[in-house]
Amino acid sequence: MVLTELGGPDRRAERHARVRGDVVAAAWELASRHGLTGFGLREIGTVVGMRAPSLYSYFPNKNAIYDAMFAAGYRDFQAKIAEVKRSRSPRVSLVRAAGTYLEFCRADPARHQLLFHRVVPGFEPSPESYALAVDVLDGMRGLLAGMGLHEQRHLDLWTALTAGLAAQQAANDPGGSRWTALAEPAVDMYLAYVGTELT
Amino acid sequence: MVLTELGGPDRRAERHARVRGDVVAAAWELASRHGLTGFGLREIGTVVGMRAPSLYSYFPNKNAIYDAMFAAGYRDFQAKIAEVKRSRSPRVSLVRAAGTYLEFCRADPARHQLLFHRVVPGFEPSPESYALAVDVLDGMRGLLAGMGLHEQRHLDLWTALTAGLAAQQAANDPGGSRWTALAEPAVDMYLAYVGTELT
DNA sequence: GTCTATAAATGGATAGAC
DNA sequence: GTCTATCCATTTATAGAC
Repeated sequence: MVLTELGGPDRRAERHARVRGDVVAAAWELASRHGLTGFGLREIGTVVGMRAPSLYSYFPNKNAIYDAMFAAGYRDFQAKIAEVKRSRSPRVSLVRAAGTYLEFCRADPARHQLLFHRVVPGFEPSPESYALAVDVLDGMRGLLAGMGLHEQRHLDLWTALTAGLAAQQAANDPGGSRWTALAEPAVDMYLAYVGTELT
Repeated sequence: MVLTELGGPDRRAERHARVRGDVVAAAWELASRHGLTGFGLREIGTVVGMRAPSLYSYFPNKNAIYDAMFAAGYRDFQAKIAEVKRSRSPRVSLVRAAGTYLEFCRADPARHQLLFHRVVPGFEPSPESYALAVDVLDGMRGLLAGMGLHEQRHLDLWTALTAGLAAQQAANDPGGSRWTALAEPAVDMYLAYVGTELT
């Protein structure tokens, strides 16, 4: 098998995937420093040690890079969520989930914008990337279902509450903790309400 | 007084202000059609019947136009809020306030982004324009205070809740009503919680 | 105040040599 | 795959004639 003797197609695919990952990492770095739309292909190239046109060997256009950033961001988020310790107490579970989400958003405002808002003009995630976002939401849906909350409006009220804390924090107190500190009261408020709804 | 005979300085100032208003209106129209950063000075000029450089007789740069848009947006919002009918019932008052806010956000996503999020790279409202935003928030603070809610975290929890509904609506169901329809349950949840906090 | 002309930079993207 | 060179469109902003 000549093709696999020294550097077969698998090797090449491996390298290709590695460079793609480098490009995405570079793009995230630039996004967090200069804003989600504040960098160009030339700057990405500089970070990864390439000229801009070479990026077209890995991505067909800039939106494809945003799409890979979106996917990588949701994979990172899902990893963080997976790390959250389980608890039998709904209150503890929700406080941990909210805290993880809020810290994830606070840590990188640009990532918060790309993953959870519609801020890049002309960009929409591909179906494959969007499926990752759906997976994350399904995880949250499952967590609530485990507490006896099966209705969509219970899930929607929860996501609105946590998204609101993150959004207010990012917009009105970036870097601070004025709204993230309200995670526990917010969970208490939510649980008290959905508790009365269940009985 | 020669200066005021046919077209004095007051006339000139009046015209200047009118054209400035036309420019801002044109910019809002373009923002709602092509996104908050999806238009240039040439397009603004086309809408108002001017060439791009002529705009510099009215605004020193593009960010100054964003600033005027920001101010006009908050004036519109305050007008909507002022129209809200008063009620002795806290629940009715909050449902109306939330409904007005959510409808305002739903009606123009670009306006929602400029007024309530940080989405235009490099733009920060001037102190004068930001004061309008503070006024609006102070109005909300007064409404809550009239219900016996004087603590900042009560105000912050309220703004997070309503901002979250608006954000989720805009990001995940633009044009629909999946989250705006939750205004009443959200108010009930909020009031039940702050009620227990007060006793 | 408005215009033409243009600066000066940047953007994404392509052609073709190697 | 990577490069140089370049295209072509676009941006904000300025200079100077009228």
